[in-house]
Amino acid sequence: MENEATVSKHFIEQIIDKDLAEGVYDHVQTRFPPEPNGYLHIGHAKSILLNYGLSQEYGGKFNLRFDDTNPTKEKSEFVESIKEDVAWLGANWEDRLFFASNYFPIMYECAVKLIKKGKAFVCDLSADEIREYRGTLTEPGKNSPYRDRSVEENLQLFENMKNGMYEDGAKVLRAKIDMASSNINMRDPILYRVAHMTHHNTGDAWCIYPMYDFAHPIEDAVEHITHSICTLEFEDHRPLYDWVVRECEFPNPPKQIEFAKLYLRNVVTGKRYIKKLVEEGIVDGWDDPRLVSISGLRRRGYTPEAIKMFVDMCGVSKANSTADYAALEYCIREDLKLKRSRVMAVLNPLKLIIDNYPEDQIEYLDAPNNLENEELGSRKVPFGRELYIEQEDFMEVPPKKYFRLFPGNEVRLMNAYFVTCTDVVKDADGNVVEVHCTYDPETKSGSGFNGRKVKGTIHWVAAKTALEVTARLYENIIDEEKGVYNEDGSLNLNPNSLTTLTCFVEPSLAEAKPYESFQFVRNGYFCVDYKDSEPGKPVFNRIVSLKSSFKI
RNA sequence: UGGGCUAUCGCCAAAUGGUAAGGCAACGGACUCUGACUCCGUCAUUUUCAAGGUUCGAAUCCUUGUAGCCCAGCCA
Repeated sequence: MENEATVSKHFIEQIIDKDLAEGVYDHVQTRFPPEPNGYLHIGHAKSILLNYGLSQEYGGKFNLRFDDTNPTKEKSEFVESIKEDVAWLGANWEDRLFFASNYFPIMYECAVKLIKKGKAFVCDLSADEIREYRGTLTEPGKNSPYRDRSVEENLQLFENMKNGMYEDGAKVLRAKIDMASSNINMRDPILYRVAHMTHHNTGDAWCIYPMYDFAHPIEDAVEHITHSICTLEFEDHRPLYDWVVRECEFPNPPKQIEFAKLYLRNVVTGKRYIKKLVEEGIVDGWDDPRLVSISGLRRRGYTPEAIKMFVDMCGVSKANSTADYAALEYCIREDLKLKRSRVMAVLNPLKLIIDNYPEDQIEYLDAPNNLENEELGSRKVPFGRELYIEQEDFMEVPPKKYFRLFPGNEVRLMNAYFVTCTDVVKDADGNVVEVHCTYDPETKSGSGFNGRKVKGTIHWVAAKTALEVTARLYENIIDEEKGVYNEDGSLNLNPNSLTTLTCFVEPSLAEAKPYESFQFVRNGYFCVDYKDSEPGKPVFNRIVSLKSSFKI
């Protein structure tokens, strides 16, 4: 699909090319550095696949590193889910699974080094005072009264901090840069804070924890990361990133490159909103198929290949942008098209009776699994006198250009025979409850019959042998008309985001296993749910519907 | 109105001074044992946020504006 000649390189690749050409680096090493404080979603997939993809493209290495420098927000249960999602997406970190918390000793040494160089000091100001001293966006800050402590005193105080001699918040270690900088991140940023708290990885070994701005460049440097790729909101932090690696005197320091996050139209990615949906039971956990969490997409039936295709399609740039959900849907259809068997499933059944077909006869007809991919072979589908067809495939009074079944019209039953509608049976309210037909044995599929043609082909399931299953049709959980949020800031939920149907499928689907997916002819792609399915009774989630150009 | 970043089709996005790629969406049409798929066609020239300027030539350079996003956590 990728045509090397026409696909141009994005700006990050150009930077890497230049660095390699100029000998700035002799290798490429990237990393995905999540904080284990929640679940990954489609936006993270872009970062994961971008970082991993770049490492592969340049014959380099890719690290998975948990940026766990703040024990107040992190849990080891998130570590496991993140590892699972990253692995599922195909980003292979091999033996390079790291934790920032394992670098705490190195970071401590770096801090000591800065103190000795007179580049860092212990500050006794309270959080509120620090905020006041920092100034505002338009006014410069002013120096902390503790800024000029001696190196010896700072060394002693910092050691005391480490040894637990101070309460949380009593003291911090700060970089000594410039309180008048127009970049607020450079106004003597905090490097270390005191937090008496048990860390998921280091337990109670530490009571001081490094801040992101200090920790991250060190993490990258010790892992010999070359290109530290992050999102746009960190652009203002880059001068500080560079300051840290320079003042800590790391040879061949990494460089930070920023790109725009991936947003999807009418989709909720905000953690606090998703958390609320989960807590209020509006969705079935973080892996609800309506969410664009990696686990939700996986449960819905999305494939890593489709997500990769989508991310590639969106491109990499620095312009804030919002992709259409339709592009994601295109990718999953495109990926599944040749991979999945096409089976017949009737979502909204209507009984069809073939009056001239033998009463108790069941015959097994050949049905190719995928006409465009012979490797998928074929299966036998039972056929009988009584069938279920889709309600929308019959109309008593058809509109113009309706090619399906209506009184007097002949259509093909897919993989079976031509049938002609002869009669209908209605209930007391006038609803059609049975359609009667006659069939022509000459027209059997595969017989080579071409005596006459029909315009329509409809799918069906033999009533006697049909398997009754649950199918869930998912729509976007956000009302697309009104946008993501209401005026009061609450989410704008779509009341029809989930439809549960009892429907009929070919009996062979009783064998379907969790995560196995199929194309239900004309109804879309469906995947067996891993949570709610029981042996022999699969529950299907609709991954995506098929496009249709016919509107009744 | 301090600093940083961004602006090319409805949505993404290329073009690196040489005459506006591509994909999604949309719309026509052909084909079809899925109204799917596939295929073929249309879809930025008083054109690249605006207005000026430089140049034989500008989305690209200069000037002045405009709009949007990010930054004042002891979060990441």
